[in-house]
Amino acid sequence: MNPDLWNGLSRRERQILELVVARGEATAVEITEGIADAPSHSAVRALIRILEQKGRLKSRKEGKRKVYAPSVPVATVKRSALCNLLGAFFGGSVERAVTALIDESDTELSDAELERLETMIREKREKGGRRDA
Amino acid sequence: MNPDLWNGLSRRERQILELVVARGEATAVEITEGIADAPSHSAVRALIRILEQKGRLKSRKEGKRKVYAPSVPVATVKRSALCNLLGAFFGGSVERAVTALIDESDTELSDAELERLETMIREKREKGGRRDA
DNA sequence: AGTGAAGCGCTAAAAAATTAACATTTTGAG
DNA sequence: CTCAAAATGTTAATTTTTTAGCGCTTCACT
Repeated sequence: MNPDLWNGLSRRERQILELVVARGEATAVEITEGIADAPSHSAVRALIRILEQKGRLKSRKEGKRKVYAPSVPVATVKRSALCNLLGAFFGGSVERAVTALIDESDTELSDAELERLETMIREKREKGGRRDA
Repeated sequence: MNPDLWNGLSRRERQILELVVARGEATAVEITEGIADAPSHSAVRALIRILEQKGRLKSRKEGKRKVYAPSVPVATVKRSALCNLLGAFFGGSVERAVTALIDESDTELSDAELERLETMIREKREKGGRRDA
């Protein structure tokens, strides 16, 4: 039901797609410069082309160069990645994952953030979650 | 500061470590059987050995066979994986990630779960988060 | 149009990952 | 003790990934 949109990619492929997803869109040069331990520019372009062939990136021409963007909706990719992690590490439990995120995160959350989260959850609950345990 | 405990692995390596992390520990046979599209048993064992060499799996002998377990604390691996995802998809924001998890998850959360989360966050907040935005 | 810079796609070689076959060790039963 | 079964370790070949080099196209400027 959930085709693996993330683990099906090779290391470099993921690295590149990750960057494009994070930025929303990017040119080949931006991608090369954005990757920490990037190989040659032409290697990066080769990967980009592979991702296009796999239907994971689309491109539009803008003047001389091409701008690449995820061809699968970002929200879908995110959900897929989250679900994978959930299955792998948290027994599929959203609760446990959220707990881990908030509790053991590197960066402490600010009061304001915690408050917004609290509100968000309360509203969600009042609007009606599942009734069963 | 956060050595990449997850993306540094190849596809199969991840697949195997994932399973071991999920179960806590597993024998070679269990791993082979647990992987959906598994290759030959001997291929799996080769991967296991690589993971041992990389210091990602440790083993103890139990009777005739060996039982493998993650050699890096599971909590650490989880945090590393979460941080990667955070950086890639949520601009490093825990808040956004939590929101996505709760909001757009495949499985609706139960009332009880939402309540527990709410309480957890409130306590965290009262104990004192950051003061700055 | 001519020219140079910047960009792209293609291809083939190099490196890494994946695989299966084979050899070795360990265990337990008779 | 000896043997067979089950498990592990090793190695070499195959496949996939990663890489750089090369030639063609496009654009901007004169």
